[in-house]
Parts: sequence; C-alpha cells; structure tokens
Amino acid sequence: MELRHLRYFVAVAEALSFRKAAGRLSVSEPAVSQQVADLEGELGLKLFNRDSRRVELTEVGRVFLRGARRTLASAKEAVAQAEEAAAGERGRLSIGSIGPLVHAFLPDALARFRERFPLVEVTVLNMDDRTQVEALANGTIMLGIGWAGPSLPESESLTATPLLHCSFSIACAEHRWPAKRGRPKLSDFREDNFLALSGEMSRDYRRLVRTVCQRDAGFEPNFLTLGNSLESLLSMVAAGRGVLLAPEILFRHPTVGVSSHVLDGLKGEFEMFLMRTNSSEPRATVDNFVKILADSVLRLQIPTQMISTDFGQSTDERRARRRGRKEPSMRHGGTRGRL
Amino acid sequence: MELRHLRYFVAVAEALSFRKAAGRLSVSEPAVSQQVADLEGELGLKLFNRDSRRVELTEVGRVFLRGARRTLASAKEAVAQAEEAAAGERGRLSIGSIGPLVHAFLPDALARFRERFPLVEVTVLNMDDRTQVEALANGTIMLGIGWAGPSLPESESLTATPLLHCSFSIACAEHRWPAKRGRPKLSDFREDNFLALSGEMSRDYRRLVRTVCQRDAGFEPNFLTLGNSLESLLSMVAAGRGVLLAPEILFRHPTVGVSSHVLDGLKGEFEMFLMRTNSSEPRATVDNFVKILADSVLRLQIPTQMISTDFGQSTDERRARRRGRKEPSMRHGGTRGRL
DNA sequence: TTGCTGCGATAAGCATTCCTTATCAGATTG
DNA sequence: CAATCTGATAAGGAATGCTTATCGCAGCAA
Repeated sequence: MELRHLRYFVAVAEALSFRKAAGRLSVSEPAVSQQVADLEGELGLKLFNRDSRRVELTEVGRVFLRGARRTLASAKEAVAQAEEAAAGERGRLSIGSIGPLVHAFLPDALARFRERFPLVEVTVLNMDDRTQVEALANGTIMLGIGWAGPSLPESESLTATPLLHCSFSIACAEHRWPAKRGRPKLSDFREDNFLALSGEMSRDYRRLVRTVCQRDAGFEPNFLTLGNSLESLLSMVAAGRGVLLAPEILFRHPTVGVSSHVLDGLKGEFEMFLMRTNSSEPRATVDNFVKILADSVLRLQIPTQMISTDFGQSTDERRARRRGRKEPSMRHGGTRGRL
Repeated sequence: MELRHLRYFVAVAEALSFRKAAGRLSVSEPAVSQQVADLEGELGLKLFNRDSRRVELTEVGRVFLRGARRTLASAKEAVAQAEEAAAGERGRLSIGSIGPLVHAFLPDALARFRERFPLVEVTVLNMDDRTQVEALANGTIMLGIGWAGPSLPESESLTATPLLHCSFSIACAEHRWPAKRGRPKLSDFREDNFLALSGEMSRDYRRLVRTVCQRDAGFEPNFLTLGNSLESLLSMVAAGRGVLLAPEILFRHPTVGVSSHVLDGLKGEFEMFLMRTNSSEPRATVDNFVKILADSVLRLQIPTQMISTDFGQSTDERRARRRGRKEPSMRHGGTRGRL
C-alpha cells in the first residue's frame, strides 16, 4: 500500500465518481479504477459499492476513509515539520555553557529565544571548555560557550568565534575600598585572599587569575577555595573573607555589601567564544540562537566592547531583528574564523 | 512522496546503516540509497549526515523521523480499522424500529450489543414499516424491525425474516376482570372502549385490532384515541377508561392497576419481521446485531415461540454466545427468505 | 422498442520507475 | 599496504503505473 492508493481512494470517495476523481488527480480514469481495485485487493475488502450507475462508500470504506485522510494529513504534516526544522522553528538545541560567567546574558537570550522559537527544545549543559570540545565532536552539544581564550583548541572540525571581550573587575567588601579612594589598582589587593570556587571547573579560572596578578601586578595571589556556588562566594566577599577578581560581566547584578571596581592599568582582557562544529549540516536553530545570543550580549553595553556579530545573518535579517532599537556601534571580530 | 520512501527512511534511521536497512527490507543496498536520495531531493532537505563511515540523522531528519513513524503507524492503523469494520467491530449501525412494541427486547439487545461492540455507533430511528422500506432503499437505515405481517412489501432488493410470533393479550383495569373469573374471551370486551394511540403510526395497529375483533369475535371495536405515549395509555387502562388489545410482549413489564390476559380461542397471531436490503455488501455489524437481537428475543421465553435463528451464524458461534444458559427449544422459520 | 449517453471495468502497449548487478571512491583495520 | 568495510553511481532489466481504445451496463429520450 502506498500513499498514491490513499490519494486516489480519497479522491473517489470525495467525488463519488471515478471519472471526476481522475480529473482532479489529472490522470485518466482507468488509472484510478486500477489503483482503487488494487487497494481493495490488497485489503481484501470492498471500499465502494459500484452498481454501474452510482458509486457509494461501503461501511468499511467509510471507516477506511477516516484513516486514509488521517494518514495523508500526517504525511503532509511530517513534511511541514521537517521544513520547520530546516528553518530552525522546530527541533532540539543543546548548548554547552560555563557556569556563572554567562548569567549576564544567557538567561536573557534563552528567554527571548523561547519566545521566538517555542517549538525548539533547548537544553543547556554546564561543562568546561575541554568537555565542550568533546561534546561538540560527539554531538552531545551543538554550540559551546567558552572562555579559554588563547589556549582555545583549534581543530579542523571546530570553529570558534569571539562572542565578547570585557575587562576584569575586582569585587570586595564595601568598606574594604570606599568610593572616595577612587579607582583601585590590582596591586592594592596583594595581601587579600582571592576567593575561588572549589572543583575541577574553576582550575582554569585560578590559573587565569594567577597569570593576571603576576603579569600586571607582580604578586602571587593567595587563593582561598570555599563553596561551590557563586552566591556563597559573594557572601564571603561581603563578609570580608576575601576579594574576587573576575570578568566585569560577572558583577552586573549588584550584591549587598559588595562593591566591584574596574581596575586601573589592567591590560588583561577577558574573552568569551562560541564554538561549533564545521559540520556540513546547516543548523538553523544554532544560527537563530547565535543571533539572539549576540543581541543579548550587545544589550550588556560592555564598555570595551568587541562583539562579533558576523554570524552569517543577512543585513535584512539583522535589521528586522533589531526593529526600533538603536543599533550600537560595533567592530567586526572573527579573527579565529566565522560561523 | 510514497510510503515506501518513509519505510526506507525509517529503516535506515533505525539501523543507522544503509546496508543493514537494505537487509531488513529485503532489497539491495542501492535501492535504499536511491529512495532515500529521492526523498531528500523531494524535500529539498538533508536527512542524514553520511561521512562515508558512519550514518547519522540530521536534526531535520530527527524531526522528520517522528513524522514518518507517525504516518506509517497511521497507515497501519487505517488498515486495522478497516478490518475491524469488516468484522463488524467498528462502524455505524442505524436501525429502523417501531415504537413501543420493541421495548421488551430492543433495549436489552442494544445494551448487550454495545457491551460487545463498543466501537459501533448505533442509531435507532422510529418509523413505520413503509418508511422503513424507503429508508432501507436509500441507505438511511441498514436494518428494519417491523410487524406489517402478511402485507409486508416484498421486493427484489429487500429480504424480510421472521423475528418473533406471539399471541394477543388484552389489558384492562384489574377490577374489570378479576383473576377468579379465569381466562377471558375477546367477545367479553365487545362493549369496552379500545384505546389506541393517536397519530399516523397507529393506523396499522387499529386496522389489525379491527380485523382480529371482527374475525375472531364478530364485533366492531369501539376505538378511543387518546395520548401519544404508551405510558399514558396504560394509565388510562388503569383508570378504567378502556381496554388495550395488543401483542402479548407489550405487557411484559407490569403496570400497577392493570392486568393483562391471554385471550381464549384467539387465532390471531402477531408477527414481527426483520428487514434488510439484498445489497451485495456484507454488513457484519448488521449480522452481529441480528444475532444479539435474536438472542434477546429468545430470552423473552415467548410461549408460542417461533423465532428464526437462522441468521447465518455458525453453530460454534451460537454455542459460544449462549455460554452457560439453557438453550430453549426452537423451530427454524424463515419462510420469507433468509439473511 | 431503439439509439444515445454516461458510467466503471478491462485489455494492450507504452512510459516510468524501481530494483538489480557491477563498480567506484573513501575510510578504517589488520 | 592490502583487505574490507562503507555509501554512491551507472547501466540493464523487471515491474508497475498510466495511456488509449473498447466493452458491458444502465438510465434516458425519441
């Protein structure tokens, strides 16, 4: 049994005439007779009573008609859904992300993406950069958000695109650096404890902090590892247990008792990247998400802004997406490749 | 797009290998390659990533797989439902029936039919015999239950089968004929009013009563037409407004204040028939219903029983249907034809 | 009645397409 | 590096779907 049988059968059932059905189907009448006869033969059931003047459905035919219509509609819907999937309106999207560094923009992007593409099932998995590379390779995730920066593993099957650059800030208890003292330097905190999250995921973070302190302020930071949540760490900062050196975007949401300061004379810049595979398969859901994500990053209004927005979208699409909102100035990055 | 495309696609998606899928489908591998390529070409979408060592679904393919499976299942279900319909397990069944004369057995039959064949939508339409003949001809009903008896319209396209014979009883107020007086004769009621329903449907009834009274008791009955429901008529009988001459099965449910009596020496017998078309289409729902209906009639234990049970069912089926119950003796009727 | 018309079924030939065998290019494995 | 797997491709043959032509039947009109 093929869909053709069902199409012909439904046409005859609707026209109650083989000739009219043949006309609608743009084939000759014997073709319809044969296909319907084949169908009846295969089912072993009579679908029509033809008493050589009128054609009418049998009771069995009436029941089968419902099923045939349902099946044809299902086939049509399957095609439509596939096309929706190709347009990125439907499907799954799994993203690898790094902990709290994305809090300033990822929730916003996810919310707007869900609003615009409600039929896409988004999964966000927290993992460090190296794991993301593996996950991209084996298909667990389709997009990675990382910050490995210079040590980013480049490979033929992977493309990394700059997502944002931002400077470092330091967070300390409010009384530790009163506002009247102006902008601090990193070396002002050489005697403080540098708080860090416990666990594997923060090893790269600690290395980065150590590099910055050594290079820009010439001291070895005193790490104090406690807790495994950012909230608990900030509570410790408020309580005066230590300071927190981190990308500026980490402090977008103020915490009571904690003040954050852009550091004077700090050359170190923090970079985040998007990673995706060089698969031949075009993934519209990823493209769509990247556009929205870039937009969410733009909304952060990062001072030393350098955000790549060359994500393959056309100028028209970009204009359509940013309807009404003032377009911020931007530089095109993409030194490491483009999506 | 044909179901074959979907079958091949699903097979490949499940095996994640064109060769294995070809094996399961019992065709050669190029056939599968070609069909899947055709499908992709027709959709204009890539369903698989084949990098010449492994085959994997694209995101679009994953979405389409759900639709393809759903469509194939729908086609399968359509066939199954058609077969159920052919077996009488599914479909519609419309029955033409005459008013209150069927109350003794039709509700029982309908209830048991519904229990056994819950997927069949049964409709019961009240109409007189002549209307039933038309309704059978134009397909409004598939089975008629009538009592026209000797005047039954026989035609080539119609078959009538005896359903039951029963004697006449007379119903009167309890004090009108006390139990101690024994069995009455019809002539004992020559001075009473004979109650009848108003309306067109009872014209045949009044003619029958007149015939019986004239032939078996030699008097012209005095009709009193009031009300249009049987209940109201029986209330009138209880109130002493008149008597009711009617087939014995009408009085199976006793009414307070009313006593019914089988009449002595009454030759008139009441007959009911089943009518159906001689359509070439086998209608299993009708067959199944007729079997259950005949069974319900048998349960009435009509004294002068003559019930046709030759409704085409096999002995095995009959035995299975009557599990545990004592089989009453029966005679095979069917002088007017068989179903 | 007779001829006419419209219907679906049937037959035969042609066109399409689907499947086969044979082969290729690429990648993995020993 | 040969062996062996993969899926893609080409070409020929088999199957089947479609066409034209015709038939038998039933209703309709003359």
